[in-house]
Amino acid sequence: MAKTMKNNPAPLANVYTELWRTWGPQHWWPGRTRFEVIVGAILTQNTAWSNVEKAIRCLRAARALTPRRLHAAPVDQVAEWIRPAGYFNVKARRLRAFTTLLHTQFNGQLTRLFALDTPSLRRVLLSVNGIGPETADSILLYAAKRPVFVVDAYTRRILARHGWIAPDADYDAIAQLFTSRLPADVALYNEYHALLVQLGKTYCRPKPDCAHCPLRHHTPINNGC
DNA sequence: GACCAGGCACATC
DNA sequence: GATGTGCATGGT
Repeated sequence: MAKTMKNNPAPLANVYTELWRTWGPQHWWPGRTRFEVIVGAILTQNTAWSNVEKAIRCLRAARALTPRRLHAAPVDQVAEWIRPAGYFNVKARRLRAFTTLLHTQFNGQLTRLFALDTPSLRRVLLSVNGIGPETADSILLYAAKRPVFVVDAYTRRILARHGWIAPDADYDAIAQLFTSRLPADVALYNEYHALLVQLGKTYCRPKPDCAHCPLRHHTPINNGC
């Protein structure tokens, strides 16, 4: 708590309304299947989504976008398929780590993995090498449809610049900021996170464009944002 | 040519 | 526990 809230309680419901008024629905997560959402969540780590799309198209062209087929492919081959997404050797191993978990503990079936309750599912996901808090929560929210809030670099940057959190605030504390003030609603968390990314991409890059930010009249602002 | 992107693990201190 | 570093492509 002490490390998250610096100033006022963030009017998070009002912020959401403002973002929704500005951009409307974001239609996240852009994936055809639950497995594709999971693959995208790993591939988008520190990577622009446009590059991830190319990698996913390659996987689809190779007919490798199923747990069984991705697991059966040599890791080096997977790395070649996902090359456009960057960090391809690392991410190929991470995809393999996930499909290995799925096959060794859940008979290769997402349905069995997703039968776990949310805390257990999050623990299992976090036990996979290469799946950290944001990737796990993206999978929970966008693939498993659980009401968990995804905290990414944009979320942290936006909140820090508005003085609602310290720049080094703890991941889970930031997530709790949202979940404690908003109803546990999958559709709401889905749109909110996507809208924060849209806000971040448009106005809250490392070099911000605060003059046109939709929140400029709306919230306390720090650090020149 | 520099900067940035929907992170994470690991080494080092 | 905190901080630094490697991983890599592609758009602006």
